[in-house]
Amino acid sequence: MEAKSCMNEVCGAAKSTEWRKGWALRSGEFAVLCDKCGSAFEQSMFCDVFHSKESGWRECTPCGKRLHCGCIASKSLIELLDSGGVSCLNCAKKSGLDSLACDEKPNGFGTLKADNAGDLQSMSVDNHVGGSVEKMKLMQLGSTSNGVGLRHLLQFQSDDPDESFGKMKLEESAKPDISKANMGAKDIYESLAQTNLSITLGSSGGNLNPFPGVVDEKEHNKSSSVIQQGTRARHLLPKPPKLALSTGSEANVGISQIRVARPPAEGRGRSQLLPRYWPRITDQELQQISGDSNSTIVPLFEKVLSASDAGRIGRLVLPKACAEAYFPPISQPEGLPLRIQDVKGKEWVFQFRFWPNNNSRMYVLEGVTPCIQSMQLQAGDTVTFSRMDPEGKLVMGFRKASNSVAMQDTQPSAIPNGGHSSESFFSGVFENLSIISGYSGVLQSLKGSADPHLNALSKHLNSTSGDINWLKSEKYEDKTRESLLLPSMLVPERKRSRNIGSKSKRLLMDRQDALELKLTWEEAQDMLRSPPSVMPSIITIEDHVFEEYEDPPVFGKRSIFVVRTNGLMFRGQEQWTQCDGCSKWRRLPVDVLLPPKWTCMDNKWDPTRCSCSAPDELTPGELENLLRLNKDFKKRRLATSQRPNQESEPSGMDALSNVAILGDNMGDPGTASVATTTKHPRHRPGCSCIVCIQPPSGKGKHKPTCTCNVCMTVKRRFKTLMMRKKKRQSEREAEVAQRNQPTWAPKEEAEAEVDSNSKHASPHLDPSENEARSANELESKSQSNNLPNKAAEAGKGQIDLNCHPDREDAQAGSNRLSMMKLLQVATLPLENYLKQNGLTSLMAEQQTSSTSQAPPQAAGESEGRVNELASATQERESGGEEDNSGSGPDQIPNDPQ
DNA sequence: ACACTGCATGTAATG
DNA sequence: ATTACATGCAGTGTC
Repeated sequence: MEAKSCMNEVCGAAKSTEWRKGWALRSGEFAVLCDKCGSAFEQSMFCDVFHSKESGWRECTPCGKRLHCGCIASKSLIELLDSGGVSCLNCAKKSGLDSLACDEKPNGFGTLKADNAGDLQSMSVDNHVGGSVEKMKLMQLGSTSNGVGLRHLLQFQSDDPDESFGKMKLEESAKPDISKANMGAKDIYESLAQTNLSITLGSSGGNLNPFPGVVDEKEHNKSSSVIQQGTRARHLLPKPPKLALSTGSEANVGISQIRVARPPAEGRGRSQLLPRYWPRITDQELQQISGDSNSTIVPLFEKVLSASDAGRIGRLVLPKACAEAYFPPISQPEGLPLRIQDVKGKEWVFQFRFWPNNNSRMYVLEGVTPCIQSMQLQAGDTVTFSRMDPEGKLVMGFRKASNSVAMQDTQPSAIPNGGHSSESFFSGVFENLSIISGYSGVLQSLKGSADPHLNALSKHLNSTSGDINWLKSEKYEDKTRESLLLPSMLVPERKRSRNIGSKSKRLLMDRQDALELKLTWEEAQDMLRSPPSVMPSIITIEDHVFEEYEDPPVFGKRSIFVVRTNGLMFRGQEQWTQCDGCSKWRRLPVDVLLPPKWTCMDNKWDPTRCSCSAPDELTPGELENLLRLNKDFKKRRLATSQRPNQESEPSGMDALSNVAILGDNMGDPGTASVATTTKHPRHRPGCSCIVCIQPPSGKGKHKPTCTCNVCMTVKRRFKTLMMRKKKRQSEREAEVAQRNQPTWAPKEEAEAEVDSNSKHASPHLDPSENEARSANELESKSQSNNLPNKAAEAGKGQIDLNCHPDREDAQAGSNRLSMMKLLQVATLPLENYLKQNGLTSLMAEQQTSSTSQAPPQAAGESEGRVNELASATQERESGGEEDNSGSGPDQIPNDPQ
């Protein structure tokens, strides 16, 4: 090791004697501390050599908190401390300059354990000091505290782009005591992550302006510069919580295609960047960005575009943590213009701003539409932000989502791909995949591992796609790989969903054609087979017999089912599958469960087609028809499986109107069941709530003569409601007449006890109280309107509200509704209406007539009158607060209309 | 009528 | 429970 002086010019200590402490950062990187001056150097920035037998953490002397040493020694040492939130002895002594050195949360980064921090064995890195990229050599990481660990070799030679820019070479340690077979997957993740650390590191020590792209730098104060500068190339990362590795598919490429979720450089934001936003850029892509220049590309973050992001509004919502970490600080909502270069070299100016939101901020890039369009991006695609050092220029890349969708939703058998079975389909994909040399060794070793986890990892590494298209204008060579479809089964669920934006369910494909690609849970269940060659142990639990397997189930071969009909005649189901050997389609009994591998040889049900030499049973036309039939079959099945839900959710009126509104759509439950309306995400086609049955806002209302399903349903409902009200009113009159008999007083008291709401009917009420109550009743109009609905609910949603009221009465009788309450409720709207319209005389007349056993309201009252009443009721509907006394089984429900 | 802007809200993720 | 964020939507401006 060549001697090197401490970069603290005041100190100038020679490395050979004074440098000894290596501090492990959470990322697995190391910093060294000059024993003489206490200055710490972060390896990725300035330190060239580390040699330490210690690792872990130190306490900040002033505050006593455990901190990693992230101090970066340079001429601007002190300022840099500001950003890192780290401190060391000497830095702390200078803390008059910046107390932030100890501002880090206690143990905020204290997640690194000695065992994975490892010991730094040897390093030799010529680096960026002075701003020029020279030669950076490997570092060996490993856990040597117990003599067992993983050492990977990283080579990073930026001066030889053809060879190894960002070349990541993972090698098995030369130490004989380290065996890959003994490595857990976790070790590999860590080692890969650690190895990855050094790829993107490298920053100019001279560029103090990290935001040259900021057009208006008024807000770009010095501290922010310092902060950014100090944090530019530091990778403080948690362990990747999930496997975030993937391989590229580039053949004949001498650089790494490993798509690793690169824990990004730490920004000034303290909050950790969610792995979701970790940039997953292959080294090749990095190289493409940097081009021939000596610039170092530091991936910052990436984001999957939401519909809003990719929409015409032109606003790209930025993850808060990312915005605060990597973009210039803004204090005003207006923000500032930001220059961002795309991978073609074109420069865009976006407005980087924020909206106050819930005591927080929501950061957006405005004006991205032209850029998004030029990249031909859409929801689900990914944009990636990087920084080009030493210029500090922000670079925006992108990755199309074609693979992601496929990865999530591919259902091989549903893809008419010319007769490939799922297996052959995938193998076809794999044929197109190649593993780059530097990585294949690892894969190979993983494949060869006896550890099933490693094999799984190996599979995963093989399967995960890598199709980032950092389309430097002339570099479209990856285009073809974009269309590769990869087996969804081998991709971690979390990762897959993230690929198209798990945050937004709306991004998930719901269109019918997309549904075809989905492997539903039920279908997946159908494909499960007991593990081969394993006999289950039979156990009985509570009279249920279970087969207990040691091994997890395996997925059987996929087949397709169709239902043949002859006109309206059901002819039966068929099962078809493809031979894994010859890809010919064979018809099978419907009850057959296929093993994962199936060939014509296994076709014991059709001796004439138990050989691959036997002709295909299907012509291309028939196959097409088969697939179409299968599609129909799936639709029906989906409808069947979802019908119970549809029936159980809404009850009574809602269910009724659902049926009415669905109308023709019932024939296509697949779409009806999944798509939400635009009015409210919770509402779905068929929802009959007041919101959903209205026409789209601003587009005009339905005409009175409209006979659409919605309008007809509403009319039916209203008619039924009013008829019922009339009926009940007449019953109420009869009841009141009975109460006017000699037993009047005691009965009334009894009622008052039972039903406080009925007080209003009492002639004893104080007028003022009555008035107040009337106001209350006005508000409780919803009670009356609720009647049909709740009655329906009481009937468990089985009441046909469109049936004749007479029939309903029989049902209502079984609903144990208080007759008085019904009467009261039925009366309310009319009273309210009369009162509201100043027709108190009529109201008095009505009351009089009620108490004097006058005939009830004419049953033949015109529809217009009824509608008038109803509309008056509706108009007052807003703000109705239901009287709690009406709750419970007897609660009077609310008609949505 | 349409586009734009800024805020509010609901939902999902996270702590 | 809190936070982040996707998106709806009302208010405003512009054609």
